[in-house]
Amino acid sequence: MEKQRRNTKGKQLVMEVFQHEAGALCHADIVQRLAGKVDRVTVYRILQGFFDEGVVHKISAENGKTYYALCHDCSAGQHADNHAHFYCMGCKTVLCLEVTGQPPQLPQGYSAAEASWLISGYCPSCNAV
Amino acid sequence: MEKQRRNTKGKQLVMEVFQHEAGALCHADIVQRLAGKVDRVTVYRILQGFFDEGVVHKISAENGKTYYALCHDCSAGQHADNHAHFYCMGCKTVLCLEVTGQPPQLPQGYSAAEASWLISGYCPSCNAV
DNA sequence: CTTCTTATTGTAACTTTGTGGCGTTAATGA
DNA sequence: TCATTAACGCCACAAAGTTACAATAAGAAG
Repeated sequence: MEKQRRNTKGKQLVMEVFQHEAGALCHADIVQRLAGKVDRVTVYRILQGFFDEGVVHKISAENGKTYYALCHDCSAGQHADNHAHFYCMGCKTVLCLEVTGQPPQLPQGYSAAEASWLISGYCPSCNAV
Repeated sequence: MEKQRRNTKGKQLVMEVFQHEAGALCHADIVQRLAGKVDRVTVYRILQGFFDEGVVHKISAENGKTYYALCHDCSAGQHADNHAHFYCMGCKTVLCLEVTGQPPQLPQGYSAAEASWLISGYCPSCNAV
């Protein structure tokens, strides 16, 4: 049977951080923004929980860090495929772009659970420099 | 001016490992395969060097590890875009697939250095179980 | 072949990222 | 209000990756 979920202070705080931010955030970003209000380990668990519930995307960026971003066009448990994650090599930020595009056909025997573009480059502010 | 590159024993050994392997490898894979012949830190530096030269791709997989794979259809400094990285959630291996597909159009002001699909799912052997 | 320069290596110490165990706290349903 | 147990904080630990520095060895020059 399903394990029940509780709406705790920690989850609310982490969710607020996401809602006040346009782009994706990594674990360290969130911990810093919460300024000691929620334990480091708890934040890991909350993020994993959000991911399991399908509330956030998980993005492994080029810098080896894992970023998280709120899902907007995804139904629970099923992430949308027409999705691109942009990593700015200048300011090391990640953001989600809604794009159209069919994921490629996989060879025989392969099955896909999730597919997304990963694009790295420079964002407008870093390009301007 | 350009910093010169030297062709060392370590680089040769790491390159041989890549050439004997079909898929992508992470740092730990390589160190293990070299069985103490090259130091852990040196392997990090060699991989970073290969990446800077455009000899290998860098792939951040879902498990938080960074994988490396030889570039085949990429010219120096310019990676090919028609590329997909497949991560098997079963055996935790990564491989490159040659696929066709236009990367999405980016919003105004953004510039892309590299674009690739990141697909996670199950490979034929893990699907068969 | 010897010498010089400096890119590269190995070693150690350290930072960052992420996980597991455990006793305590508090969110929910009765 | 009380009982259940999901979730929390804290600790220790594992793995990934970086930095500093002295020693080594490519490659170029003589």
